[in-house]
Amino acid sequence: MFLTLQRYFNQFQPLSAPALEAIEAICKPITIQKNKNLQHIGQTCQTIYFLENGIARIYYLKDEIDITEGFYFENSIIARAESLFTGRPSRKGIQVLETADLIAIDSQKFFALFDAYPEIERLFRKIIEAAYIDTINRIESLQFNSAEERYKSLLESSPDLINRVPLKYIASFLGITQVSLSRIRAVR
Amino acid sequence: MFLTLQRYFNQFQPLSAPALEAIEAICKPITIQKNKNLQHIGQTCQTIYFLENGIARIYYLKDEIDITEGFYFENSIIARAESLFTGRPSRKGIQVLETADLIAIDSQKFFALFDAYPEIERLFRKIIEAAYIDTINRIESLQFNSAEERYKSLLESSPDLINRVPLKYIASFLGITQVSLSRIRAVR
DNA sequence: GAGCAGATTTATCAAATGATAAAAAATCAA
DNA sequence: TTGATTTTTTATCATTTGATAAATCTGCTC
Repeated sequence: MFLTLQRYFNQFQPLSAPALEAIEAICKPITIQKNKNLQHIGQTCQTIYFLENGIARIYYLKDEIDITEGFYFENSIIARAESLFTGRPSRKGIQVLETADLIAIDSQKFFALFDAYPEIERLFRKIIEAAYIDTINRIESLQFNSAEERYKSLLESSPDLINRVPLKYIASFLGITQVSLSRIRAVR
Repeated sequence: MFLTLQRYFNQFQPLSAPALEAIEAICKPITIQKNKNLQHIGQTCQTIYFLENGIARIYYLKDEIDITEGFYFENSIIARAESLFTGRPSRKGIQVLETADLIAIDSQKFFALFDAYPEIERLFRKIIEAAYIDTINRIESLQFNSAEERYKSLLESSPDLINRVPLKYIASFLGITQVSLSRIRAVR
Protein backbone atom coordinates (compact mmCIF):
# COMPACT_ATOMS: atom_id res chain seq x y z
CA MET A 1 0.00 0.00 0.00
CA PHE A 2 1.30 3.42 -0.97
CA LEU A 3 4.14 1.65 -2.70
CA THR A 4 4.68 4.62 -4.96
CA LEU A 5 5.23 6.86 -1.98
CA GLN A 6 7.54 4.38 -0.33
CA ARG A 7 9.58 4.10 -3.50
CA TYR A 8 9.82 7.86 -3.63
CA PHE A 9 11.09 7.95 -0.06
CA ASN A 10 13.66 5.29 -0.85
CA GLN A 11 15.29 7.62 -3.37
CA PHE A 12 16.33 9.73 -0.42
CA GLN A 13 16.53 7.22 2.38
CA PRO A 14 14.55 4.10 3.40
CA LEU A 15 12.28 4.36 6.40
CA SER A 16 11.74 1.74 9.10
CA ALA A 17 8.47 -0.20 9.10
CA PRO A 18 7.04 1.68 12.08
CA ALA A 19 7.83 5.03 10.52
CA LEU A 20 6.18 3.99 7.27
CA GLU A 21 3.11 2.85 9.14
CA ALA A 22 2.91 6.10 11.03
CA ILE A 23 2.94 7.99 7.75
CA GLU A 24 0.43 5.68 6.10
CA ALA A 25 -1.93 6.29 8.98
CA ILE A 26 -2.21 9.95 7.97
CA CYS A 27 -2.32 9.44 4.19
CA LYS A 28 -5.53 9.98 2.29
CA PRO A 29 -5.79 8.98 -1.35
CA ILE A 30 -7.71 11.46 -3.49
CA THR A 31 -8.45 11.92 -7.17
CA ILE A 32 -8.75 15.31 -8.85
CA GLN A 33 -10.22 15.87 -12.28
CA LYS A 34 -8.31 17.55 -15.06
CA ASN A 35 -8.09 21.35 -14.81
CA LYS A 36 -9.56 21.43 -11.31
CA ASN A 37 -7.89 23.31 -8.51
CA LEU A 38 -6.36 21.22 -5.81
CA GLN A 39 -5.71 24.28 -3.68
CA HIS A 40 -6.99 27.76 -4.30
CA ILE A 41 -5.13 31.03 -4.18
CA GLY A 42 -5.44 32.49 -0.71
CA GLN A 43 -5.69 29.21 1.16
CA THR A 44 -3.04 28.45 3.73
CA CYS A 45 -1.12 25.35 2.79
CA GLN A 46 -1.80 22.63 5.33
CA THR A 47 -1.45 19.62 3.12
CA ILE A 48 1.50 17.98 1.47
CA TYR A 49 0.55 16.12 -1.69
CA PHE A 50 2.24 13.24 -3.42
CA LEU A 51 1.39 12.92 -7.10
CA GLU A 52 0.99 9.27 -8.08
CA ASN A 53 0.15 10.13 -11.66
CA GLY A 54 -0.90 13.14 -13.71
CA ILE A 55 0.59 16.60 -13.84
CA ALA A 56 0.01 19.61 -11.64
CA ARG A 57 1.23 23.15 -11.56
CA ILE A 58 1.59 25.86 -8.97
CA TYR A 59 0.49 29.23 -10.28
CA TYR A 60 -0.16 32.77 -9.14
CA LEU A 61 -1.46 36.02 -10.54
CA LYS A 62 0.68 39.02 -11.36
CA ASP A 63 -1.37 41.97 -12.60
CA GLU A 64 -4.29 39.66 -13.35
CA ILE A 65 -2.02 37.50 -15.49
CA ASP A 66 -1.78 33.79 -14.73
CA ILE A 67 1.83 32.73 -14.18
CA THR A 68 3.01 29.16 -13.71
CA GLU A 69 5.61 28.95 -10.98
CA GLY A 70 6.37 25.28 -11.49
CA PHE A 71 5.28 21.94 -12.91
CA TYR A 72 5.04 18.74 -10.94
CA PHE A 73 4.92 15.24 -12.35
CA GLU A 74 4.03 11.74 -11.21
CA ASN A 75 6.05 10.55 -8.27
CA SER A 76 6.82 13.89 -6.82
CA ILE A 77 5.83 15.97 -3.83
CA ILE A 78 3.85 19.13 -4.29
CA ALA A 79 3.20 21.82 -1.70
CA ARG A 80 3.37 25.59 -1.51
CA ALA A 81 6.47 25.94 0.59
CA GLU A 82 6.20 29.65 1.35
CA SER A 83 2.84 28.98 3.00
CA LEU A 84 3.57 25.56 4.46
CA PHE A 85 6.61 26.77 6.37
CA THR A 86 5.33 30.17 7.40
CA GLY A 87 1.70 29.36 8.15
CA ARG A 88 0.63 32.35 6.11
CA PRO A 89 -2.00 32.24 3.35
CA SER A 90 -0.48 31.42 0.00
CA ARG A 91 -0.75 33.76 -2.96
CA LYS A 92 -0.52 30.66 -5.07
CA GLY A 93 -2.82 27.89 -6.19
CA ILE A 94 -2.33 24.31 -7.28
CA GLN A 95 -4.08 23.14 -10.42
CA VAL A 96 -4.18 19.64 -11.81
CA LEU A 97 -3.51 19.51 -15.57
CA GLU A 98 -4.32 15.84 -16.06
CA THR A 99 -6.73 13.89 -13.93
CA ALA A 100 -4.53 12.83 -11.08
CA ASP A 101 -4.35 10.38 -8.21
CA LEU A 102 -2.74 11.95 -5.21
CA ILE A 103 -1.95 11.12 -1.64
CA ALA A 104 -2.87 13.94 0.73
CA ILE A 105 -0.89 14.25 3.93
CA ASP A 106 -1.97 16.65 6.64
CA SER A 107 1.11 18.74 7.29
CA GLN A 108 0.39 19.29 10.99
CA LYS A 109 0.09 15.57 11.57
CA PHE A 110 3.14 14.92 9.44
CA PHE A 111 5.32 17.43 11.27
CA ALA A 112 4.08 15.97 14.57
CA LEU A 113 5.71 12.68 13.62
CA PHE A 114 9.15 14.29 13.64
CA ASP A 115 9.54 13.99 17.42
CA ALA A 116 8.79 10.29 17.58
CA TYR A 117 10.55 9.49 14.30
CA PRO A 118 13.71 11.52 13.71
CA GLU A 119 14.21 9.46 10.57
CA ILE A 120 11.09 11.06 9.10
CA GLU A 121 12.38 14.51 9.86
CA ARG A 122 15.67 13.56 8.25
CA LEU A 123 13.91 12.29 5.15
CA PHE A 124 11.92 15.47 4.92
CA ARG A 125 15.04 17.54 5.33
CA LYS A 126 16.63 15.74 2.41
CA ILE A 127 13.56 16.30 0.28
CA ILE A 128 13.67 20.02 1.02
CA GLU A 129 17.39 20.13 0.31
CA ALA A 130 16.78 18.63 -3.12
CA ALA A 131 13.95 21.06 -3.82
CA TYR A 132 16.19 23.91 -2.72
CA ILE A 133 18.90 22.86 -5.15
CA ASP A 134 16.33 22.74 -7.94
CA THR A 135 15.28 26.31 -7.31
CA ILE A 136 18.90 27.49 -7.17
CA ASN A 137 19.47 25.98 -10.60
CA ARG A 138 16.30 27.56 -11.86
CA ILE A 139 17.49 30.97 -10.71
CA GLU A 140 20.67 30.43 -12.65
CA SER A 141 18.74 29.72 -15.82
CA LEU A 142 16.48 32.75 -15.35
CA GLN A 143 19.38 35.02 -14.50
CA PHE A 144 21.28 35.00 -17.77
CA ASN A 145 19.95 32.47 -20.23
CA SER A 146 17.94 33.79 -23.14
CA ALA A 147 14.33 32.75 -23.58
CA GLU A 148 15.41 30.43 -26.36
CA GLU A 149 18.09 28.79 -24.22
CA ARG A 150 15.58 28.26 -21.44
CA TYR A 151 13.08 26.70 -23.81
CA LYS A 152 15.64 24.37 -25.29
CA SER A 153 16.97 23.20 -21.97
CA LEU A 154 13.42 22.59 -20.81
CA LEU A 155 12.89 20.45 -23.90
CA GLU A 156 15.94 18.45 -22.93
CA SER A 157 15.15 18.02 -19.27
CA SER A 158 11.42 17.34 -19.71
CA PRO A 159 10.88 16.22 -23.30
CA ASP A 160 7.25 15.20 -22.91
CA LEU A 161 6.23 18.33 -21.04
CA ILE A 162 5.40 19.99 -24.35
CA ASN A 163 3.00 17.24 -25.28
CA ARG A 164 1.20 17.12 -22.00
CA VAL A 165 0.93 20.75 -20.98
CA PRO A 166 -0.62 23.72 -22.83
CA LEU A 167 2.04 26.03 -24.18
CA LYS A 168 0.52 29.03 -22.48
CA TYR A 169 1.48 27.54 -19.13
CA ILE A 170 4.97 26.72 -20.32
CA ALA A 171 5.52 30.26 -21.57
CA SER A 172 4.91 31.87 -18.21
CA PHE A 173 6.97 29.18 -16.51
CA LEU A 174 9.88 30.24 -18.72
CA GLY A 175 9.25 33.87 -17.88
CA ILE A 176 8.07 34.93 -21.34
CA THR A 177 4.77 35.65 -23.07
CA GLN A 178 3.01 32.99 -25.04
CA VAL A 179 3.56 34.96 -28.22
CA SER A 180 7.30 34.98 -27.60
CA LEU A 181 7.33 31.26 -27.01
CA SER A 182 5.45 30.70 -30.23
CA ARG A 183 8.00 32.79 -32.07
CA ILE A 184 10.89 30.85 -30.55
CA ARG A 185 9.32 27.57 -31.54
CA ALA A 186 8.77 28.79 -35.10
CA VAL A 187 12.47 29.40 -35.64
CA ARG A 188 13.17 25.69 -35.78
CA MET B 1 31.49 32.83 22.95
CA PHE B 2 29.99 32.66 19.47
CA LEU B 3 27.13 34.74 20.79
CA THR B 4 26.38 36.00 17.30
CA LEU B 5 25.89 32.48 16.09
CA GLN B 6 23.75 31.56 19.05
CA ARG B 7 21.57 34.60 18.48
CA TYR B 8 21.19 33.59 14.86
CA PHE B 9 20.08 30.12 15.89
CA ASN B 10 17.57 31.57 18.31
CA GLN B 11 15.75 33.22 15.41
CA PHE B 12 14.78 29.74 14.33
CA GLN B 13 14.78 27.81 17.57
CA PRO B 14 16.92 27.85 20.74
CA LEU B 15 19.34 24.99 21.30
CA SER B 16 20.09 23.23 24.57
CA ALA B 17 23.41 23.93 26.25
CA PRO B 18 24.93 20.55 25.30
CA ALA B 19 23.94 21.02 21.67
CA LEU B 20 25.49 24.49 21.62
CA GLU B 21 28.67 23.15 23.14
CA ALA B 22 28.86 20.38 20.59
CA ILE B 23 28.59 22.94 17.80
CA GLU B 24 31.10 25.29 19.40
CA ALA B 25 33.58 22.45 19.57
CA ILE B 26 33.69 22.31 15.78
CA CYS B 27 33.64 26.07 15.11
CA LYS B 28 36.73 27.83 13.89
CA PRO B 29 36.86 31.62 13.75
CA ILE B 30 38.58 32.98 10.66
CA THR B 31 39.12 36.36 9.09
CA ILE B 32 39.22 36.97 5.35
CA GLN B 33 40.50 40.13 3.72
CA LYS B 34 38.41 42.22 1.38
CA ASN B 35 38.06 40.84 -2.14
CA LYS B 36 39.70 37.51 -1.25
CA ASN B 37 38.10 34.22 -2.13
CA LEU B 38 36.77 32.22 0.74
CA GLN B 39 36.13 29.24 -1.51
CA HIS B 40 37.27 28.84 -5.08
CA ILE B 41 35.30 27.68 -8.08
CA GLY B 42 35.73 23.95 -8.44
CA GLN B 43 36.16 23.15 -4.77
CA THR B 44 33.68 20.83 -3.16
CA CYS B 45 31.80 22.61 -0.40
CA GLN B 46 32.71 21.03 2.91
CA THR B 47 32.36 24.03 5.15
CA ILE B 48 29.39 25.98 6.34
CA TYR B 49 30.25 29.59 7.14
CA PHE B 50 28.59 32.02 9.44
CA LEU B 51 29.27 35.66 8.61
CA GLU B 52 29.75 37.69 11.78
CA ASN B 53 30.37 40.89 9.84
CA GLY B 54 31.21 41.98 6.34
CA ILE B 55 29.60 41.00 3.06
CA ALA B 56 30.20 38.02 0.82
CA ARG B 57 28.86 36.85 -2.49
CA ILE B 58 28.54 33.55 -4.27
CA TYR B 59 29.46 33.83 -7.93
CA TYR B 60 30.04 31.70 -11.00
CA LEU B 61 31.16 32.11 -14.57
CA LYS B 62 28.90 31.93 -17.58
CA ASP B 63 30.79 32.30 -20.85
CA GLU B 64 33.74 33.82 -18.99
CA ILE B 65 31.45 36.43 -17.47
CA ASP B 66 31.36 36.81 -13.70
CA ILE B 67 27.82 36.45 -12.37
CA THR B 68 26.78 37.04 -8.76
CA GLU B 69 24.33 34.40 -7.62
CA GLY B 70 23.66 35.96 -4.25
CA PHE B 71 24.79 38.36 -1.55
CA TYR B 72 25.23 37.44 2.09
CA PHE B 73 25.39 39.84 4.99
CA GLU B 74 26.46 39.85 8.62
CA ASN B 75 24.62 37.33 10.75
CA SER B 76 23.81 34.90 8.03
CA ILE B 77 24.88 31.48 6.89
CA ILE B 78 26.72 31.04 3.64
CA ALA B 79 27.41 27.78 1.83
CA ARG B 80 27.11 26.48 -1.71
CA ALA B 81 24.11 24.24 -1.27
CA GLU B 82 24.30 22.43 -4.62
CA SER B 83 27.74 21.17 -3.63
CA LEU B 84 27.20 20.77 0.10
CA PHE B 85 24.21 18.48 -0.35
CA THR B 86 25.43 16.51 -3.34
CA GLY B 87 29.12 16.18 -2.49
CA ARG B 88 29.99 17.28 -6.00
CA PRO B 89 32.49 20.03 -6.83
CA SER B 90 30.85 23.43 -7.01
CA ARG B 91 30.89 25.54 -10.13
CA LYS B 92 30.66 28.48 -7.78
CA GLY B 93 33.01 30.46 -5.59
CA ILE B 94 32.58 32.56 -2.48
CA GLN B 95 34.22 35.96 -2.37
CA VAL B 96 34.35 38.35 0.55
CA LEU B 97 33.52 41.94 -0.43
CA GLU B 98 34.42 43.53 2.90
CA THR B 99 37.01 42.18 5.28
CA ALA B 100 34.98 39.69 7.24
CA ASP B 101 35.03 37.69 10.43
CA LEU B 102 33.52 34.30 9.92
CA ILE B 103 32.92 31.11 11.80
CA ALA B 104 33.85 28.05 9.78
CA ILE B 105 32.02 24.84 10.53
CA ASP B 106 33.15 21.57 8.99
CA SER B 107 30.04 20.21 7.34
CA GLN B 108 30.92 16.55 7.89
CA LYS B 109 31.36 17.12 11.59
CA PHE B 110 28.24 19.24 11.70
CA PHE B 111 26.06 16.66 9.97
CA ALA B 112 27.52 14.01 12.28
CA LEU B 113 25.95 15.83 15.22
CA PHE B 114 22.48 15.21 13.85
CA ASP B 115 22.27 11.69 15.27
CA ALA B 116 23.15 12.68 18.81
CA TYR B 117 21.25 15.97 18.69
CA PRO B 118 18.00 15.81 16.72
CA GLU B 119 17.43 19.41 17.78
CA ILE B 120 20.42 20.44 15.67
CA GLU B 121 19.05 18.64 12.67
CA ARG B 122 15.73 20.36 13.24
CA LEU B 123 17.38 23.75 13.45
CA PHE B 124 19.25 23.07 10.25
CA ARG B 125 16.07 21.95 8.54
CA LYS B 126 14.41 25.23 9.47
CA ILE B 127 17.37 27.19 8.15
CA ILE B 128 17.15 25.36 4.82
CA GLU B 129 13.40 25.87 4.67
CA ALA B 130 13.91 29.62 5.07
CA ALA B 131 16.62 29.65 2.41
CA TYR B 132 14.32 27.68 0.11
CA ILE B 133 11.54 30.22 0.51
CA ASP B 134 13.98 33.00 -0.33
CA THR B 135 14.93 31.34 -3.59
CA ILE B 136 11.29 30.76 -4.50
CA ASN B 137 10.61 34.47 -4.07
CA ARG B 138 13.67 35.28 -6.09
CA ILE B 139 12.40 33.14 -8.95
CA GLU B 140 9.15 35.04 -8.87
CA SER B 141 10.97 38.34 -9.24
CA LEU B 142 13.14 37.05 -12.09
CA GLN B 143 10.19 35.46 -13.86
CA PHE B 144 8.15 38.53 -14.71
CA ASN B 145 9.47 41.67 -13.11
CA SER B 146 11.30 44.12 -15.33
CA ALA B 147 14.91 44.97 -14.62
CA GLU B 148 13.76 48.29 -13.21
CA GLU B 149 11.25 46.64 -10.89
CA ARG B 150 13.90 44.25 -9.67
CA TYR B 151 16.33 47.07 -9.00
CA LYS B 152 13.77 49.09 -7.11
CA SER B 153 12.64 46.23 -4.94
CA LEU B 154 16.27 45.42 -4.16
CA LEU B 155 16.71 49.04 -3.09
CA GLU B 156 13.78 48.62 -0.75
CA SER B 157 14.75 45.28 0.72
CA SER B 158 18.47 46.02 1.07
CA PRO B 159 18.88 49.79 1.03
CA ASP B 160 22.55 49.85 1.97
CA LEU B 161 23.57 47.16 -0.50
CA ILE B 162 24.17 49.84 -3.11
CA ASN B 163 26.63 51.66 -0.87
CA ARG B 164 28.58 48.63 0.17
CA VAL B 165 28.78 46.57 -3.00
CA PRO B 166 30.17 47.49 -6.45
CA LEU B 167 27.36 48.00 -8.94
CA LYS B 168 28.85 45.52 -11.36
CA TYR B 169 28.09 42.75 -8.90
CA ILE B 170 24.59 44.01 -8.31
CA ALA B 171 23.87 44.13 -12.04
CA SER B 172 24.57 40.44 -12.60
CA PHE B 173 22.68 39.57 -9.44
CA LEU B 174 19.64 41.26 -10.98
CA GLY B 175 20.19 39.40 -14.23
CA ILE B 176 21.18 42.41 -16.30
CA THR B 177 24.37 43.95 -17.63
CA GLN B 178 26.12 46.69 -15.79
CA VAL B 179 25.34 49.12 -18.58
CA SER B 180 21.65 48.39 -18.25
CA LEU B 181 21.77 48.95 -14.53
CA SER B 182 23.51 52.25 -15.06
CA ARG B 183 20.81 53.27 -17.48
CA ILE B 184 18.07 52.31 -15.06
CA ARG B 185 19.69 54.31 -12.29
CA ALA B 186 20.03 57.34 -14.56
CA VAL B 187 16.29 57.54 -15.16
CA ARG B 188 15.69 58.80 -11.64
C1' DG C 1 48.63 65.54 -5.56
C1' DA C 2 49.86 62.92 -10.08
C1' DG C 3 49.15 59.02 -12.31
C1' DC C 4 47.05 54.67 -12.84
C1' DA C 5 43.56 51.10 -12.75
C1' DG C 6 39.17 49.89 -12.13
C1' DA C 7 34.27 51.30 -11.84
C1' DT C 8 30.51 53.76 -13.68
C1' DT C 9 28.16 56.36 -16.97
C1' DT C 10 26.88 57.82 -21.54
C1' DA C 11 26.06 57.19 -26.39
C1' DT C 12 24.89 54.55 -30.42
C1' DC C 13 23.12 50.81 -32.74
C1' DA C 14 21.39 45.88 -32.81
C1' DA C 15 18.75 42.18 -31.02
C1' DA C 16 15.30 40.22 -28.10
C1' DT C 17 11.01 40.47 -26.13
C1' DG C 18 6.42 42.66 -25.17
C1' DA C 19 1.75 44.39 -26.64
C1' DT C 20 -1.90 44.13 -29.52
C1' DA C 21 -4.69 42.39 -33.05
C1' DA C 22 -6.01 39.05 -36.19
C1' DA C 23 -5.70 34.55 -38.44
C1' DA C 24 -5.29 29.71 -38.14
C1' DA C 25 -5.51 25.47 -35.71
C1' DA C 26 -7.01 22.46 -32.20
C1' DT C 27 -10.33 21.02 -28.80
C1' DC C 28 -14.65 20.03 -27.09
C1' DA C 29 -19.59 19.67 -26.55
C1' DA C 30 -23.99 19.03 -28.59
C1' DT D 1 -20.17 16.80 -38.16
C1' DT D 2 -21.04 21.47 -36.78
C1' DG D 3 -20.36 25.32 -34.23
C1' DA D 4 -18.35 27.52 -30.38
C1' DT D 5 -14.45 28.09 -27.56
C1' DT D 6 -9.83 27.93 -26.54
C1' DT D 7 -5.13 27.59 -27.94
C1' DT D 8 -1.48 28.64 -30.94
C1' DT D 9 0.58 31.11 -34.55
C1' DT D 10 1.58 35.09 -37.34
C1' DA D 11 2.18 39.93 -38.19
C1' DT D 12 3.26 44.65 -36.93
C1' DC D 13 5.11 48.02 -34.13
C1' DA D 14 6.93 49.65 -29.51
C1' DT D 15 9.91 48.95 -25.70
C1' DT D 16 13.47 46.93 -23.22
C1' DT D 17 17.81 45.18 -22.91
C1' DG D 18 22.34 43.85 -24.89
C1' DA D 19 26.86 44.87 -27.19
C1' DT D 20 30.40 47.83 -27.98
C1' DA D 21 33.10 51.79 -27.49
C1' DA D 22 34.35 55.86 -25.36
C1' DA D 23 34.12 59.28 -21.78
C1' DT D 24 34.00 60.26 -16.79
C1' DC D 25 34.57 59.36 -12.32
C1' DT D 26 36.62 57.24 -8.17
C1' DG D 27 39.83 55.30 -5.28
C1' DC D 28 44.37 53.85 -4.55
C1' DT D 29 49.43 53.98 -4.65
C1' DC D 30 53.45 56.23 -4.63
